Amino acid sequence: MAAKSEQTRQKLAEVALRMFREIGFEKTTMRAIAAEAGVSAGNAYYYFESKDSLVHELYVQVQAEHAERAAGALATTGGLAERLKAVLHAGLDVMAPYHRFGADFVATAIRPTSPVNPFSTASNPAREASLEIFRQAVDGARPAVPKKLRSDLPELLWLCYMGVTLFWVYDTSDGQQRTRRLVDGAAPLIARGLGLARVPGVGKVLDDVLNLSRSVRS
Amino acid sequence: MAAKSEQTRQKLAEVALRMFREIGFEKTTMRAIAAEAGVSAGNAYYYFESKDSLVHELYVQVQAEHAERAAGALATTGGLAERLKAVLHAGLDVMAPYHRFGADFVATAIRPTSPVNPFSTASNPAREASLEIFRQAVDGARPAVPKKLRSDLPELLWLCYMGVTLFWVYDTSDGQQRTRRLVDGAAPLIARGLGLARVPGVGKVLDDVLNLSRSVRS
DNA sequence: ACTTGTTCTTGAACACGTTCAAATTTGGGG
DNA sequence: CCCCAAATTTGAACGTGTTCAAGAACAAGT
Repeated sequence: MAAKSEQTRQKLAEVALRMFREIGFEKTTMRAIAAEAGVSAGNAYYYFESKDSLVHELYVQVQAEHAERAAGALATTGGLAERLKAVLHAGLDVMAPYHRFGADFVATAIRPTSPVNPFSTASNPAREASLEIFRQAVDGARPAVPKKLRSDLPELLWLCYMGVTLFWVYDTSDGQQRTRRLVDGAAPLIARGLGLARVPGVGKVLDDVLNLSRSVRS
Repeated sequence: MAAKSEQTRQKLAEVALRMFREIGFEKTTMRAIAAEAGVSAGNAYYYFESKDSLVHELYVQVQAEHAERAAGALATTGGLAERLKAVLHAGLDVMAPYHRFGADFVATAIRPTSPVNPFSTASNPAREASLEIFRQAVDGARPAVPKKLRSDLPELLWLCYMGVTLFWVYDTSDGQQRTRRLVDGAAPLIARGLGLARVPGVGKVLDDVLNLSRSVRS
């Protein structure tokens, strides 16, 4: 079976992710991963082109689990605030075991040249999956969000999610409860804020914000 | 004179900063810095405890120059939008020579354990100086900003500045003109948006936003 | 069974950031 | 001028991520 090779690859990924969780990024050396997986250090590079690639593996797995959990949570709630809370909390739940690793993860991910960078082509599928979660959260919301916002909102919320993640990385409170409170507080505020889009003066400013955000992305 | 030692220290910092600018972070090895400064590699560690410390040196210098330039630009403008633009553009001007180095800088700075981290105690003076710029920009604005915002706004604008910096790091357009356009577009929008604070419905939401932002910072 | 081409694996090597004991230089006090 | 303690400097060493030439295991055709 050709599965022998795939087995080694998975063993490496599994060992790496466990060590990231348990002893952190720096203490998890390539040599240690290889040893624990029962292969030579050089061999690990046959399967993963760099240590960062192993972090990418983690990123992909976390995104996948986030999508799964979020979908479940979205099935039962209707209001935008509740849907947003569900999605964000699901993300935090999935990341929780990796909190001690978070800072190194972000430091790696923020490099434009890294495969882990959420804007890199290597991360395209993972980012697309993540964006899709927010599209569902917005599209399925009752009452519906104002029309003119519907197309841009998912991407903006995804950006908020990146911001929340950043906040979470720095959050040293017990079980990152500060981040939980931030989510609980911010989600209804965002939902209420969107309702203001129909207030005449606000609508004008909002249009300009959306235009700017579009022009800046292109 | 005791300046001999200080001279070596400055030579190292000067060489390091120049190399960061000219050949980037990774190619600037500690051995190369030391060689160029005419000392041994080990000796560089007598003056700087790590390569990151040299990045911190850069951060401090950039902040200082930003403060200086911003103060000059603020002397001549009154409207909040213009003042904000002046401050942000001044920041971009100062950082410009280091753009190629930006990604590595941010990756270093984002680690909570790094001396370069803007929230670290080592960065306290630099951050305080930076915050002071935004305080001046807000306090001296005519027409004045709504009272209830005046105390929180500087910190929030400083956060925006961090965001702009992040955007700038990723901005590969010629001379980072996209970031320039973002600043030109966002500054008047923020100023206009603040005017909405007096609209009844908006004020309520805004109060909650401020409360949340306060509770989350404590 | 033997050959051949591919896939997988190894172990030694490299450059890097960093550490440290030892050597050297420096600056005062006798 | 000499000596000593402190400040400075060195060069070798360590562990890291990564590379690579060489070898081992494997699959398939004859």
